[in-house]
Amino acid sequence: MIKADKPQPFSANCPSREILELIGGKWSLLILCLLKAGPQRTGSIMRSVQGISQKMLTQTLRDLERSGIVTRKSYSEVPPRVEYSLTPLGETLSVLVLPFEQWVVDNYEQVIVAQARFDALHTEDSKNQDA
Amino acid sequence: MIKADKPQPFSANCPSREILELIGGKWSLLILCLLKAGPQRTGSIMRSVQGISQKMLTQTLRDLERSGIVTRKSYSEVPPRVEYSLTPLGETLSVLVLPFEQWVVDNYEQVIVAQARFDALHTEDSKNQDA
DNA sequence: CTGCATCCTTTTCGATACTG
DNA sequence: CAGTATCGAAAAGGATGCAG
Repeated sequence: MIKADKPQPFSANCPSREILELIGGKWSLLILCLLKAGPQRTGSIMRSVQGISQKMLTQTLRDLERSGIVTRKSYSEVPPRVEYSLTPLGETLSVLVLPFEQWVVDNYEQVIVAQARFDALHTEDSKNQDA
Repeated sequence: MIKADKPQPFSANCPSREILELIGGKWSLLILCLLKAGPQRTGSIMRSVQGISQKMLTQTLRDLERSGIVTRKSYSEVPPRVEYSLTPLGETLSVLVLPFEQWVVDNYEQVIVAQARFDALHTEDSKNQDA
């Protein structure tokens, strides 16, 4: 019989992995933040989230919709109008982002300094003048 | 003169983008959580975080170290021993993860249900039996 | 306007081999 | 044990064209 490793909260099948991928996407959190302000049309989101392509926008929104985070409301009009908004579940998730946003505001500079310092230490130029 | 779009908090040069990439990585948050428990050796982390490769582990740790989130302590021994731990800055970040972890615990099932429901609606098999 | 499919480039990641 | 370098596979992402 196989002696399994002790099960741990970081196992490959841990649910957090999937959620992590869901909100860990490059754009998910950004869109989530944006939708906190209220329903938005596709084009509006695209203009707001600079640098996102239409493909990624649709893909990310679909993913969020699939997971019950956002709702897609399509109006049968011409020209077509589609509005995305947070579901109640999405709202509970979006509020968690607030402290994180604040953390970025509070500590961004510190991170930049740390990065610059690290880069300097690991640059060849600096190893001749350590005194 | 060019009429620029109104500046928004989602601009491409927003600092949150970098931080998002930093902690949005597939493994960053996992390692962050793990280190909350205290300093860990490289091999130990690798065994805990199932599925991570040595390359990704080193890479992620380096990134976190560079940004001042974790500390790398190397003991000059044979065989080599390296321990990683959270910096004070890293600790402030790691506590933000707690509500998120709780959210996953509380809402994971709901997400799964939503996904299953979405998939069912978008599967060809189900469009013949909508009644 | 919105969204999907296709092609193609860039990036990411894992496996392997090797150094200290 | 810890870390780096290299290679090739795989995935992500952007651009374009087309459909509803």
